Amino acid sequence: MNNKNFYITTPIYYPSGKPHMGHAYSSIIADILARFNKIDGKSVFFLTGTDEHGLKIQREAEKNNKNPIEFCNELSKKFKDLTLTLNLSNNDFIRTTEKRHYESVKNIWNKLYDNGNIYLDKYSGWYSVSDEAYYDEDETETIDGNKIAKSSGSKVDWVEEESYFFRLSKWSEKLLEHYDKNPEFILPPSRKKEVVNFVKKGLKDLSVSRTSFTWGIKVPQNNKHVIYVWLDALTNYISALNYPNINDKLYKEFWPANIHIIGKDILRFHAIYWPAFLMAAEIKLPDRVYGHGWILSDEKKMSKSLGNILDPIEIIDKYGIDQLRYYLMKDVSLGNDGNISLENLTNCINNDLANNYGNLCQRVLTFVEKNCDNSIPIPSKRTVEDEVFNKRIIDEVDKLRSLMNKQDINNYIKTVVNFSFEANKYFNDTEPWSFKKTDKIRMEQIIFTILVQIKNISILLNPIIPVATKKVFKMMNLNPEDCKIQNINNNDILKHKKKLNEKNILFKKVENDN
RNA sequence: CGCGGGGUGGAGCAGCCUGGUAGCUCGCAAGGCUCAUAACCUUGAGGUCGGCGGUUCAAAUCCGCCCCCCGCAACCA
Repeated sequence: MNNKNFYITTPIYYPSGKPHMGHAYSSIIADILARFNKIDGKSVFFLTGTDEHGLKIQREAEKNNKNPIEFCNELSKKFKDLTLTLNLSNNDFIRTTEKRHYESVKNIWNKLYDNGNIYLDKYSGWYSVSDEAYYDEDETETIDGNKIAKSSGSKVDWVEEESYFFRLSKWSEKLLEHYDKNPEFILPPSRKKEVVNFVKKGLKDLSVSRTSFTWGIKVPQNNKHVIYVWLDALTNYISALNYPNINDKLYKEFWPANIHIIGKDILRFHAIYWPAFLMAAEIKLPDRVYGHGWILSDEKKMSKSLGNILDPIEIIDKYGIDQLRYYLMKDVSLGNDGNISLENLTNCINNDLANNYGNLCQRVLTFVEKNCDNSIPIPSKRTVEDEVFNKRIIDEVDKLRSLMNKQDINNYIKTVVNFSFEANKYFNDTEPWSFKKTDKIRMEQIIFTILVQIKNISILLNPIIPVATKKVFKMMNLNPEDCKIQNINNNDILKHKKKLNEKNILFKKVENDN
């Protein structure tokens, strides 16, 4: 692992239902960071995948009269299809039902077992069959002589189950030390506070096996048990790099990961269990875990009963993938929960994409077509105004890079969109149309200057809206390979006198028909 | 006193760590331009920054108390 390489992951998704907006959101964030690092010259490995074991899936499979793996093939495919729908640039798609993952998990299990971090004991508690969940004593109450769970009201029974445990408790201090020494291991800071306070209260050992179902990876020492969720699921992040073969090229180049993108709901597992497992297995820890907020609809979690579901696939069908990507990144503050609505989506598409960036491209390229022989003009003499205008972006590249390295996608977009405003203003103020007859040389200089700006804005927007920016490069007859951060300060990629390709409206406006 | 987040013009948010004329996008009003997707540019109206109190020359920003909303509270992706 060196700073030329960049490894980023999405959560490993549990495909018990169809993919929803939360999955799309996590994946889009990760994709944008992956794409940015790619155009910034890094070698990027971007992983996503599905976590396919467990009781829920076993039951569903039985209900559908399928064997679990057949059933998983179908479920997993929906998530794999989503990577295409979302236009993800992932290098791999891992499934926890794959052989490579089995080997990886068994290896890490054995390591933990052999070095005394896993032991056999009994797991006990108040179990609700209908909730499929254990409850603590204080989460239950007795009504009319029946013991019930407070939260659901369902009947609970005292159940004891043999289980293997991971000695999580003994890692508390080490974890706190790690958080302390690596202040950006958990981001955003508010999430870190939550985790630190939680760990400070002391950790209980973690049950890492089950005997109540069979759909999983068998415990090597005892085939009555299957390895339970987290030790199985989280390990995917190294399985995909061909762990346990630590001399493998992928593993050597990309572990430890630069960042795991996850939702705040699974923060604890990624910020506590995962580093503890890794420390216990003497594997290096990832650099960062970023727990983003939730996407809400009408201030609430989306649910069928509330009827406020915004389905990513439907939205993409109707509005387009770049539109959804841009909207989610622009309108939702990454670390916090964010409300989304169709109304805001259409506003965002119409204003930022259609009227601003889209129309900028349209007005300039049309101008080139009509007044510059449809080819990129030769610049002559730049005025101070031209110079200052172009330089603004060049001067901000370092700042933009550091925003992306902090996962501050909101401010990144804000800054870039501002360049688009400035470009429209420049075009207005310099009035190239007024030179059509009087000073063609000045006119061509203005057009060249703004083409440079469109090129640069498009490079910067490429990670967010890859389809549209690729179109712009095509329309300008630029080599798509040149869509790189380093070319922001390189105008040689704009070949003079080169004819533009056919152009189309980039973003159509949407009627607000809600 | 369990942990954490939030309460800022009509809407959605930033600013709070590192106090000093309250910022952005949308919406609204007026003007300009005409190259462009009735797009673009400029200007303006609109806020006692949840409440009370404290520190300070100065507080949205620091401290204390209170009110309201939302997550988490361990095996649930």
